[in-house]
Amino acid sequence: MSVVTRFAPSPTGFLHLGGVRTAIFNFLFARNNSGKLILRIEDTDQERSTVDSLDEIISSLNWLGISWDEGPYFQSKRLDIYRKYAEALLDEGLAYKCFMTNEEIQRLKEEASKKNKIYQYPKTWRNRSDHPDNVDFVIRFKTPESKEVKFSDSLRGGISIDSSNIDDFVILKSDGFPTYNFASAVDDAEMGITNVIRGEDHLSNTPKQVLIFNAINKEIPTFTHVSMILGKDKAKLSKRHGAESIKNFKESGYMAIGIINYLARLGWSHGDQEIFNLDEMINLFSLDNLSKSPAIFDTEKLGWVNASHIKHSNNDDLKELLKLELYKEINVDLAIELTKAKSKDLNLLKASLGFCESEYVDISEELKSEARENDGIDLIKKFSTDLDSMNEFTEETIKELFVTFLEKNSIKMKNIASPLRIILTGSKVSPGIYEVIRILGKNLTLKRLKVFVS
RNA sequence: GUCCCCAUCGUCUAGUUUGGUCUAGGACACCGCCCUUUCACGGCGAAAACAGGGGUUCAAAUCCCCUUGGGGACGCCA
Repeated sequence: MSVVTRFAPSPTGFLHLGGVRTAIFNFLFARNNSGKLILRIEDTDQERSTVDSLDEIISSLNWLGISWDEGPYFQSKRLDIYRKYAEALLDEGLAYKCFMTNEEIQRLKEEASKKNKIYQYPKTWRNRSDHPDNVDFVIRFKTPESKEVKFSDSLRGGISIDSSNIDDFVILKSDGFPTYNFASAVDDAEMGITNVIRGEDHLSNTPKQVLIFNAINKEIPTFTHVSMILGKDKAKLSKRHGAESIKNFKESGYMAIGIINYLARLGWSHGDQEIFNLDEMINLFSLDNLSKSPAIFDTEKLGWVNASHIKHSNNDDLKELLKLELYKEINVDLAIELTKAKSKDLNLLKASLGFCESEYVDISEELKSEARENDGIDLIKKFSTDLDSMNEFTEETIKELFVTFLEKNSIKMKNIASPLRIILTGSKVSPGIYEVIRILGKNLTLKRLKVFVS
């Protein structure tokens, strides 16, 4: 049987790290097995679902390069399907209508919390037939009183729970929308999902869904509950707790592949390998190499992974990503080549090439006077003359130029490098001075020196 | 409170399925040294873990049990 997985976000907020990682695992597993990935939007909460969230989720997935083969399907557009299943359960006596009002439930909840207990539906309407007319109702599942609910998880093995711990949970709300547990199970069955890969926080929902699968006579998919991503304080990463929109990571200069690599590696491993490109991940991915225990998100390591990907990216791709617009005389390819290895993120890479944006750079008065110290002007003049007389302009010859210049004038490297750096880049921090000169080229370098001296 | 899951360096992890090659390997971070024209990169090195207790066994990080610790879930949210 060929593999069908799904990513099923609810559009009630931005896409964050946890969601992305679930998407990645589903994506990698589907691709590894030449199966398909379905995107399903679980928008059954009419109050909280928003179009903005949906847009952001879709654009984040696109940016990350996580592609799907079917969908997006919207649960809000499949209401007949859920209703049909719910009515069938009603007919078979496996579900029942409950007329308890919200106020009543609210009261019970308060009562429970006063006693330091958790509210449980008292099964008031489980066996009643004195149904009122014209009153809102929900449909609840008639959970078997005492039965072992068993299912297996590819990571955790067989899991079994006594149904007495499960409420008569709502499957269809009074607005005609299904609840999560019902819609999810029905859709997984209807869509022929073979593998449900999701966060461990859903582990406790699974028995309910298994009950539904059984009740509607459908085959149970293979479950894989992936460990949680926790924040620095070891608490679950959530929207109000350290979880940022994936969009923020993009804006902070992270590459999509960097994020994917880091997140995939958080909970999945392949021996000692740390850096993977997308094809490698697809080829090597296996559910067997997932970790069972929760992982703490570490920005430092994400940064390192990201930097590593920048370093190994080809220059054309980076040029595209950075939308670099350098001064016309500058060789963009060379500029990127000489700077990408030392940049932790794309924003820093771009910033390090700030001195290449126009013909000249602005230099503060303070730095100007610093450049003039210790016979700076004099040295720069001499240096310009030597530079001007160069025939070949290569990595080697530039180095030679410096070596000879230092000897001839009996000075240290910093005596000339420091003023040069200031004059050529307008800053005390820059790429190596050889690199700066190579990037600017002979002409532009001479021009900047000349203007400064005069 | 009830139920479920988990447990190797500070962090991510390899090793656990098929006990022995593990005086536990790699990576990030930290610290030290080297390279060096700034910031970085890079190179080398150090420090750092099998939660505790019982079993089983000739032998346990690996199998079993208990304790402890951590996480998750208990909605007309998903």
